[in-house]
Amino acid sequence: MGNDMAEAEPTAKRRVTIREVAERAGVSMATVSRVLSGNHPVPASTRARVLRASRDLDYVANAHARALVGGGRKMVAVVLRQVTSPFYAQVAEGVEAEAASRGWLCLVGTTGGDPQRELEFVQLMREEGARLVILVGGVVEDDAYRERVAHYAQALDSAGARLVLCGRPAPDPDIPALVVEFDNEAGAHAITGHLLSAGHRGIVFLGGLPGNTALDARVAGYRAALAEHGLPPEAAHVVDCGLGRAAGHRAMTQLLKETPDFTAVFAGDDMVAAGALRAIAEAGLRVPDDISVVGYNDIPLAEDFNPPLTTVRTPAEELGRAAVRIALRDPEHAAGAHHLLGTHIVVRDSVQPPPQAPRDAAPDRPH
Amino acid sequence: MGNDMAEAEPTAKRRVTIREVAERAGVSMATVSRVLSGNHPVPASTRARVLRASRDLDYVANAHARALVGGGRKMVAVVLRQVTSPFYAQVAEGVEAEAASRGWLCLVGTTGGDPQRELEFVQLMREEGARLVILVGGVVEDDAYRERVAHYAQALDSAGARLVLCGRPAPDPDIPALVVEFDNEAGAHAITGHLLSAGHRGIVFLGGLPGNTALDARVAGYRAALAEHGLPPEAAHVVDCGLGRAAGHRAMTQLLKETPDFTAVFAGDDMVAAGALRAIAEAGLRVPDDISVVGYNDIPLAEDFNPPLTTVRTPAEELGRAAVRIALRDPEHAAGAHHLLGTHIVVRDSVQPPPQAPRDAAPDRPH
DNA sequence: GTGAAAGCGCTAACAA
DNA sequence: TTGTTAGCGCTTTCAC
Repeated sequence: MGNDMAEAEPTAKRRVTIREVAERAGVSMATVSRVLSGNHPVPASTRARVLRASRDLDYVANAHARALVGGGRKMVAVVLRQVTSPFYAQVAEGVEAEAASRGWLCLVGTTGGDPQRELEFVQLMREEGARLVILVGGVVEDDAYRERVAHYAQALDSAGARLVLCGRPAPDPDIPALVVEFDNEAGAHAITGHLLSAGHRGIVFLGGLPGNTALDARVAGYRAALAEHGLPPEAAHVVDCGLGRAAGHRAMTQLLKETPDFTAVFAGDDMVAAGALRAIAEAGLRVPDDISVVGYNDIPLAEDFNPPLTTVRTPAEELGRAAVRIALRDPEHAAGAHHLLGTHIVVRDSVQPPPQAPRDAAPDRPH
Repeated sequence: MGNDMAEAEPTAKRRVTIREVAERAGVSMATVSRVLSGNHPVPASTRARVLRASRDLDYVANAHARALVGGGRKMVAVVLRQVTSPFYAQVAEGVEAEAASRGWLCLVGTTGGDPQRELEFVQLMREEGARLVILVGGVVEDDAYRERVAHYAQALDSAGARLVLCGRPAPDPDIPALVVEFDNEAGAHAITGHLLSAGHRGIVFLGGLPGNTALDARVAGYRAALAEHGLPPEAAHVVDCGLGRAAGHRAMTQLLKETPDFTAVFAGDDMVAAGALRAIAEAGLRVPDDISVVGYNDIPLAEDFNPPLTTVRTPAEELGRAAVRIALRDPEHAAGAHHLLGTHIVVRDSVQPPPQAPRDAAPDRPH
């Protein structure tokens, strides 16, 4: 059916352009552009011919040429440490969903936690003309960070783009960046309270990462809750092992060997909790009978841990959605704004009152 | 230091162009282009001045303009159902890593399993000039699918781009597409054999998805293993509940109520296994004492299930890396090629010989 | 070594 | 209603 294209010389790896469509339809390029954009009145008959030609040739517009003259495609970029982290993946999904629902293209980049790659990616997004750049995840807030972010913000802003900091602080309230994050301190406070209410007094925080804003806030919430229950500052025991399943496993193994005087663990996030749970099981101890464990984030599989994990639910997808929604809703007003999203505890089976008798420091592992 | 920029008129939301850099450096645009591209000899003194100006102005090239005249940025696009699936996320991470290591930009798009969105995304990638498009994940192979993919392949190819099918079949070996996938049948065969060797004879496959190529292959491997052990075809019991944790939970709950005559479950993937494990626990039964369970994919958290899951390891990240490596390695030769990646069993604690006495159909749930 | 000029594919005035 | 024209920001001959 009408594929006289076969006669045409082999278009050796060249995209078909608007000019070819115009020729085939017997109209000018401008007319083709008009029917394709659909923002200009064109009689149905011409319109049909153009559409027909475009379809026959399987024409797709060159987005770059279009971007050059028009404003460019509406594009949002999310930058994460890694997509394989369940929490980050959910945030990305939220951004993607909200962006897609508005007809925006979403690009996700990963840095592996390397500031250099982050910088390169932001640079890339500037080149590509992203209108919205969302940086996700806690960071250590040092001078280098502050300088970097100030630069991003200024550069993006002067190009008419917007910067959103998701779960990380703005170095300065005057900077043209929007921050959206969870109330880490409140969440940590609440879950620590949950442990305290169950009767625990020896609670260790596993997964500190000094300088990291998200973790520092959780530690602060933890300390505050301890203090409120009348415990002395020394009651706080923070293990700075960082995040990740492996770190949690390693630190917990060590802790069990060296420090017998605790009955509960507050893991910095659910992945740390997973590692801790595993280490406890390997040591022949049971959760929650011997030790109670709580996590943070409520990743989708937290319910499948052994035992199902009591944790703090941080609606990650909503965080992503909120980031783009707020940034797009009120562009001018958004700059410099700070939005705190709430969290709540999800009670499952990993917490119980502490056992009566203290356990041995390093019990024999059943074989 | 040297920020006489402050004197310049406010560049009201306009990106700085190469012309401004040229003016500031007192050279022509061509010269700026040359030093920035670095592919043309330029005296060190001029070079320094240009670099200086470029830095002062915080210039970044307009990628669209560049793409228009040059070949455009090397960009690979991965298309997945969703990033929050641990398996897909790992594949994406592999693609991203391999692409980044070669200086390619990686864009990930999600479809939610909707062919329409898939089509739109591929179209978008054509517009953006992606040089490599990777479609990931099994599909139901119907006529619509075959037609769609044939179209993608032809369109991409005629624009000089490449199409990779990851874990899904090429509708026709002559099509200019590369397929890279795991040997699902072999993996399923092996793990079914593992269950059979443990003494199980009543093994149900949970998570069939008729028409889906990946699942069909696993079912085929399952049936083949059964047959090899001398079991009649009726011994196969496939529950077509589809994938996902929720589906697995629902189907398993139902199965426990209605069908008491099985001792092991082969879940279509680890998420289904998670749901099944949960359902079994809710029914007051124990794994592996009462029922053995195996999964598929070995997602990172499979080890943290209750009990740790015996499953088939499909190196997802390697799948992603292989896809780009193969596609980029031997462009001409790659078209039409079919690469099968191997898998292996990971033995953990969810399999044990079947119990002696048959269990009740629907034991009382402990409350 | 460096500048002038052409043109990538497209859209948006401006004419007709 | 439709065509002609002038760029968008950049790279790349081709002269000088």
